[in-house]
Amino acid sequence: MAEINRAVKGTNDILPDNSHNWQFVEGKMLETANNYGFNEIRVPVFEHTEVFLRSVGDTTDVVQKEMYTFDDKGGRSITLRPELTAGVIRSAIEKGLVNNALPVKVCYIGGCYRYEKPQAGRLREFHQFGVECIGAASPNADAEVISLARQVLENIGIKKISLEINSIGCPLCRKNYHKALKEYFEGKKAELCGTCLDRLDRNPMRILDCKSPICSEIASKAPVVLDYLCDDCRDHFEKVKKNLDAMDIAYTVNPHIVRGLDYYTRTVFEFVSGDIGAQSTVCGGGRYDGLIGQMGGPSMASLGFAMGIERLMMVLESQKVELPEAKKTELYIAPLGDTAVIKASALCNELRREGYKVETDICSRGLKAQMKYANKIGAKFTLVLGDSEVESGKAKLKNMASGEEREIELSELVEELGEEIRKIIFESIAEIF
RNA sequence: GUGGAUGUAGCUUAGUUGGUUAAAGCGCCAGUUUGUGGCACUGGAGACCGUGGGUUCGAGUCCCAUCUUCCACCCCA
Repeated sequence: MAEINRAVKGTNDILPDNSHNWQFVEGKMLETANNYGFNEIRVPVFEHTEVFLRSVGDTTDVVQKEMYTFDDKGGRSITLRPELTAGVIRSAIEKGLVNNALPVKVCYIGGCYRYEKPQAGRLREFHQFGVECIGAASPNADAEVISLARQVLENIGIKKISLEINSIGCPLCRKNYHKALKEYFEGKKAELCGTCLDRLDRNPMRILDCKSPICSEIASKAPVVLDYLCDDCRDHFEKVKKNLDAMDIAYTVNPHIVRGLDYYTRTVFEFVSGDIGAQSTVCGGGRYDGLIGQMGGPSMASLGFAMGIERLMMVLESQKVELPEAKKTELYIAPLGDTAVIKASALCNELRREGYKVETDICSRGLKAQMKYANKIGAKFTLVLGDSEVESGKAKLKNMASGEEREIELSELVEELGEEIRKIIFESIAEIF
C-alpha cells in the first residue's frame, strides 16, 4: 500500500467503534484521581531534549536509543516525550507549582513516543495515564499513590492483577548493594548469559530479572537489596507495607523489581498481568526523591506512577470485562420528499438542542434504505416523515426493537419521545430491582 | 538493534505440480415490496494477489531484496 494510506509503524488508530471505551477508561482514571485530590495537568507533547536527558537519565535505553529527537527550525533540539514525568516536573518547577501548598498532586493522560520495535503491548506511540505527587516524603504518600493506582484498575473493571513492590533504597544504600551484587556475579561470570555479562557493567540489578533459567537460578541466590537498605530506607519501606496492610491492599515483595529509569529511589512497584504476553507490566511507579532537585527545582521528595492505556485495554479484553455501551441514536427521522427533508433538518436541530441524540438522512436515500440504516445504527425510534405527515402534522413513531408503531402529533414529539425514553428507563430500573 | 512467523476485495479465507477474464462467505450498494428495518432471494460495486527486482513462452504460485503486521529477545507502560 502507498505510504499515504499507511499509518506509521508502531502507531494505532482508535476507531469510532472503539473510542467510547477509551473515553470510559480515561474518564474513570481522571475521576478516580480527582477523588484522591489529583487534578489533571496538560503539558506539551515535546520538550527540550535536555529535559529528558536530565530526568530519565542519559545512560538509559529510553534516552540512548528510543527517543524521537530532532532540531526545530530555530535550531533547538526537541524531543517527543518518551514519558510524561519529566515534562510535568519541568512544568511544576517552571510555573511555580512547587512553591504552592505542598504536596502538589497532579495527574495526566497523553501520548508517548518511543522508537522501539513493536510487539504485543508495545507501540511507538502509546498512551499513559499517571500521577505525580510532589513534596511528600512520608511513607503514607507511597501508600496513597499505590492505593490510587489500584483503585483506578478496580474502577475500570480489571478483575485480576497483582501488585509487586520493592525498595531499591537511596543512592547511599544502593552503592553498597551494587558493590555486593557485583562481587557475587563476578564469581559466576562463566555461567552468565551474554546480555547479563553486559549488564554486569552497566546495571547489575538488571541481571536479577533476566529470564534465562541459568541466570535466574544464579540470581535467586544473589544478595537481596532489602538487606542492604540503610536504617531510614528500611524504616520507610516497613511503614509503606504496614500502611498497605491496613488498607487491605494485597502485594508481594519482589526484590527483583528493577525500574529502568534512573530517577527512582526507595519504593518501586508494578502492577503485573499474566494475560497480555511478554510486556506484562501495566503500571509502573515509585519514588524519585532526587528528581526535582536534579531538574533545578528545590530539593523535595516526590513519587508517582504511569499506566500504559493500551496494555490496560488488552487486559480488559482478555479478562472479558464488559464496558458500558456507546450511546445509541434515540431517534432517526426518515424524510421523504423535498419539503420533508427540510422539515426533518429543522426537527432534528430542535431535538438536538433538547439534548437528544437524533439523526436523519443526509444521503438522499429511499425509505427502505433509511429504515435499514436506522436499524444498523441501533436507533431506538424512527419517525417517518413524508409530505402527508408534514401537512397533517401527525406522523408514525416506530419502536425499532418491538416494531410497534404509534401515531403522534409532531408538535408533541419532544414530550412523546421523552415519555417513551422515560418508560424504557423505568423498565430497566424495574428489571434491576 | 537481534531472531522467528506472516502478507490474496473493507473483514475472514480458497486458489491444486507455475497455464487464459483470481473465487467464496461476511460487510457495503441496489432490487424483489413505486412509503417501513431485522429473514430470504436476486443483482452490483470492490483486488495493479504488500512493494521492487529476477527466473520463465507464461508468476498470486519459484528465487532475491525490501516494507508491513504479528510474536519473542533487549528494554519499558
